[in-house]
Amino acid sequence: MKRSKKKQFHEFMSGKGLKSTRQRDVVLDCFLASDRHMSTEELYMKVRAKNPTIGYATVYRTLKLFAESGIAREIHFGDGQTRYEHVAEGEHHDHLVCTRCGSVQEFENETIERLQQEIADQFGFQVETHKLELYGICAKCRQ
Amino acid sequence: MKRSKKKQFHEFMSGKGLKSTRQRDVVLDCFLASDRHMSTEELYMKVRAKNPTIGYATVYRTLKLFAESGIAREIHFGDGQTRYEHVAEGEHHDHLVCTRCGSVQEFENETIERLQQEIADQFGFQVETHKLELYGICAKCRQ
DNA sequence: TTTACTGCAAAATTTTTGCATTAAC
DNA sequence: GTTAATGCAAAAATTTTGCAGTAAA
Repeated sequence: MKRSKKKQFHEFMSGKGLKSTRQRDVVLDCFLASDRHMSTEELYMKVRAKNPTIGYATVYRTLKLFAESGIAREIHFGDGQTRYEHVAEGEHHDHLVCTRCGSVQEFENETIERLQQEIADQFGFQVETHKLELYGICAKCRQ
Repeated sequence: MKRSKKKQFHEFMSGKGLKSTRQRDVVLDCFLASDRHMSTEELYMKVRAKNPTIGYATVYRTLKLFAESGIAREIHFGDGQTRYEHVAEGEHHDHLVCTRCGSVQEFENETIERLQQEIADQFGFQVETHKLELYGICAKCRQ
């Protein structure tokens, strides 16, 4: 699982004639070891803990590469922080975002995915990705 | 339609002991006259066209009031621009966002709404709002 | 006349960029 | 050896804030 994303990223890099570096490996390890929805700042903190000489710019640039390579996707939960989430090929999940404690629960639903496709077809629209987020109060916060 | 949002906003303002000002009315008029998904900058430009002395800070502050009063909602399409869309009470719509030309088509689907509710119930989650966006290529861009 | 609002400029955030140096290939 | 990547600091870009003056209520 982790191995394959690492491989996917390295293949993307060499395919593009880009270089694998110590810094990028540290960022990749931190990203893969992380919770699925980490803000750029949180990731930067983890990276610094492993190697304090790595700069913010490198983290930003590396995350963009992750997105290009397909192992990550940028997401916004509306709190002003850009986050990146893991992408597993062929899989898509949506989110229940608690507006009280900030926790994020993922879910998948085939029927919704199919309905989305139908709607898009009605409009002659070709879907590339989608985003479905439900905001509210999670079970824990409701007691 | 427009009258009622104006009324809704003014009632919210007086209810909170806040003041109606010339500037806020200009921003409100520009917002109501606008396309449904206007970025803060686009709105600021329209406001300036009507009254060049109005500052950016006033537009930002006024948009936040619109959101609080319930006539507008902040949305992010992932292009780094904060946008505000009109909110009609009781109604919710989702979006087909063209990643090529940037156009946004709205849609509504009862079945999806119901499924979302069911999923939330399964998790003991109490939904307040939701966001569903399909990204891809619109009919026009596909020819 | 009291209280909130405005406009400006400064500050705070978040992200990007230029460039000399360093490290992969 | 070439070419790309790094780290820093500066620059952009976006949003917020402090404050003295102004305008609603």
